[in-house]
Amino acid sequence: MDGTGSDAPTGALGASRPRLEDVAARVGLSTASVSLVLRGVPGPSERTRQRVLKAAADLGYRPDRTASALASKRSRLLGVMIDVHSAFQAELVEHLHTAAEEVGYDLVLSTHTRTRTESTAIETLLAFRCEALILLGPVAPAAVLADLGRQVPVISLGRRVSGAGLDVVRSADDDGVGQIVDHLVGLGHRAIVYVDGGKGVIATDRRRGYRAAMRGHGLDAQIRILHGDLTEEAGDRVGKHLLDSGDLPTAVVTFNDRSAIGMLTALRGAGVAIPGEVSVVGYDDDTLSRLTCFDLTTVSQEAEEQARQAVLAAVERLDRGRSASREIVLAPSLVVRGTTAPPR
Amino acid sequence: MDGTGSDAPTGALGASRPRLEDVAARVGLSTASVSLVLRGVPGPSERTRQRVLKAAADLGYRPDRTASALASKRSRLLGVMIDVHSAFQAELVEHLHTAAEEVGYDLVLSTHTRTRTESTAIETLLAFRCEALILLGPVAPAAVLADLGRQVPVISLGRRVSGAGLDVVRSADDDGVGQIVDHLVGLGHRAIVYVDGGKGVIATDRRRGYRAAMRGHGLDAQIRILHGDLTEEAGDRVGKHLLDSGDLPTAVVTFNDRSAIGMLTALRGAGVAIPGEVSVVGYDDDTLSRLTCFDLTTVSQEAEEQARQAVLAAVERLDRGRSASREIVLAPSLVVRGTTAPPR
DNA sequence: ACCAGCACTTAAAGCGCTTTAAACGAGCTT
DNA sequence: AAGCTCGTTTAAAGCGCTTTAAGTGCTGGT
Repeated sequence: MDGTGSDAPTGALGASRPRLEDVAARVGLSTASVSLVLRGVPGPSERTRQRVLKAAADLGYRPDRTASALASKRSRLLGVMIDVHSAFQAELVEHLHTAAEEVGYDLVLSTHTRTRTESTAIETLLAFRCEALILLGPVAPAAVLADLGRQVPVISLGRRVSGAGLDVVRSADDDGVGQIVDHLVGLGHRAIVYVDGGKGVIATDRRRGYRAAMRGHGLDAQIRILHGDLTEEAGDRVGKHLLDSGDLPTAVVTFNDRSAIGMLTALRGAGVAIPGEVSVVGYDDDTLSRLTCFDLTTVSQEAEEQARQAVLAAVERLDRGRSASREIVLAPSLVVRGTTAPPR
Repeated sequence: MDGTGSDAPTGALGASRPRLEDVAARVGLSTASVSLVLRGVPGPSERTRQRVLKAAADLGYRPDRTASALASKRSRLLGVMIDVHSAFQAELVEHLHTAAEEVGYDLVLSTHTRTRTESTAIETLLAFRCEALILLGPVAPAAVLADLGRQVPVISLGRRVSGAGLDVVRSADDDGVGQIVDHLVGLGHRAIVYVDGGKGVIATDRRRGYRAAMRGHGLDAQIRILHGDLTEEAGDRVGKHLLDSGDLPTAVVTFNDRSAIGMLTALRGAGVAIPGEVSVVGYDDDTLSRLTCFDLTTVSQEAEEQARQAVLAAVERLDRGRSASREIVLAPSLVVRGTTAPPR
C-alpha cells in the first residue's frame, strides 16, 4: 500500500484482468474446457472441474459478460424500464432482482424522466441486447408497444394492454377499488367520494371499479368523482376544494397513496378529525402510507408476486418457447390501517 | 398486421437484426468505412457519409454495444450504484443521465436493497465492464472503497471518503446546517433543537455543523441533540417525545426532510401551530418537502451540479488522463419555505 | 513519364468468449 | 488385432464490431 491517494487507474478499462486463456494456461487445458467448467456444463471430469475452479479463484477470474454475450448470442439480460421517481416501482425493482437472479438472469435498468423519454429508455435497453423487456407502467400507445413486442418479448407490468400480443402482469385495479368501497360501506358509509387519477389506463380501471362497486351497493346517487392526478399536490388541492364546498363526504377514496396523503394533510390541517369525521383510503400500499404519521388504509398490489410473475413470463418465452401472449391478473388486497372508521 | 396477438418473438434474441455488414453490402463499401461513418470518425468523404447514413437508416440499423465494446475495449459505460428507495438519489440519477449523455457515455444502474448488498451491486457493474463507478452515498468502509478504486476510477457522490484515492463530490453538509441555524437565529430563535441522523459520515458532518453554528452564535448552552435516523418514523417518534417532555423548543432542525416530515406530522397532529409555535427545518429539498401540504424550509444540495461534477470527474480520469484524486465540495443553499417564522 | 503527396478506402487481425465437430485414449468386443 | 464405444478434451470457426497498416487512384510538381 503506497497510500499516496493518487494511485487509481486512469486508463479505459484498467489493468487487463485475467482471461479465460490465463486460467487455461494455469491448469494446462484448453479454453474450451475451462469455459465448460465455469458454466457448469456437463462433460469435464471431476478432477478437471476442481482444478479449473481453483485456478479461476486463485486468479480472481471474472468472466467478461460482453464477450460471452457476443459469443453465445445470449445476453441473459432482462431490460427493465422504470420511473425512478416512483416508490412503488422501486419496490418492484427490488423483487424483480431477486426473481431474475433465481433463474439466472441479470437486470439492466433504464429510467425515463422528464428529460428522458420512454422510447429513449427502451432504445438503451435494446442496445444492451436485452432478451426481454419488462416495462413498469408504460404509457406509450398500445400500437407502439405492439411494434416493440414484435422485436423482443415485452412484458407490461401494471398496465393493461389489449390485443397487442404482449404479456401483461397486473393487479385487478377495479377489484381493488371495489374492496375499498365494500369496506367503507361495511363500516356504514354512504357518502363516498372518489378522487380520480387522470386519463391513464390504470386510472380508468380504478374509476370503473369505484362506479361499479357503488352501483353494486345501490349507491348510484352517491357517485361523486373529483378530478385529480397522481401527486400529493392533487390530493391537497381536492381536499381544500372539498372543505371550501362545505359539503364534506364521510369518506374519500383516492387514486393512489400520494394523492391520499395530500388529502390527509389538507383535511387535518383544517382541523378535520380522521378517521373521526372523514375516512380516507389510498391505493398502492406505498412505503409512505405505512408510516405511523399517516397510517393510511390502502390496497396492496402484491409487488413481490407481480415481479415474480413478470420474470416468469419472460423466462417462459425465452427458455421454454412460449409464443402465445398471456395476461396475468392478480388480486389486490385491502390493508386496513388507521384512516378508516365508521362515520360519525 | 396480422393481429393474432401471439406473434411476439420467442427465441433468444429475436430475428437477427441488421449488422454492419448488411449496411456495407447495401452501399457496396467495406464494413470498415461504415464503422467510421457511423462513429463520426473523420476520413470518409461526404458522399460516402451520406449514403451510409441513409442505408443505415433504411435498414433500421442499430449498433450492437456488446460487439463494439468488445472490439474497442471501451464500453463507454458509467456504473451507478443507487439505493432505489431514495427520492433524492432518483433525482441525482436523472441529472447523471443527461450529464453522461452530453459527453457520450451511457449509464448502467445497479441498486442495492435489503436483499442485495452494496458489493453485489458493484460486482454487477464491474461485470458490465463499466469504465468508472459513481457510487451514491456508499456505506462501505473506506478501505473497501480504496481497494475498488485501485481497479477502476470510483467517484463517491455525497459521502466524504478521506485518503482513499477516490474522487469525492459532495456538498458541505456542515455549512448547510450552519445556514439553517443562522436563518433561525436571524429570526430570533435561541432554543433550537437538532434531531440527529445516526452514525453515518453525513450525519456526523451535519451534527458538527449544528454544534459549530450554535457555538458561533454564543448559544453553547442551548445545544440539544436528540437521537434520530433517516426515516419519517424517527421524526414522528422524536416529535412525540418532545411533546411528552413538555419542553418544546421554538425551532427544530432535523437531519433530513423525511425526518422533518415525521416531526411536522407529529406536532401538527397534537395541535401545535407551525411555524406559529415551532419552526421546523429539514435537509435535502426532497420532492416531498416542496409539496404545499408540507411546504418545508430546507437546504438544497444542488443535485444537478453534483451530478454534473461527478460525471466530469469520471471523464477527466477516463478521457483526459487525470490520475490524482480530487474532492469537490459544493455549497448547499437554504430554501426558505413556510415552516419557519420568528418565535412567538 | 515519374514519383510524391493526398484523400479515401479496405483487408485482415483481433477483442474474450462459446460452440461444434472432431480427436484422443482407454477399455471392450468379437 | 481390428473395430467399437464411451468419456473426456480440444482445434478452430465464429459472434459483430474496431483498428491499423496497407492499398487505391488521384492530382500536381518536376
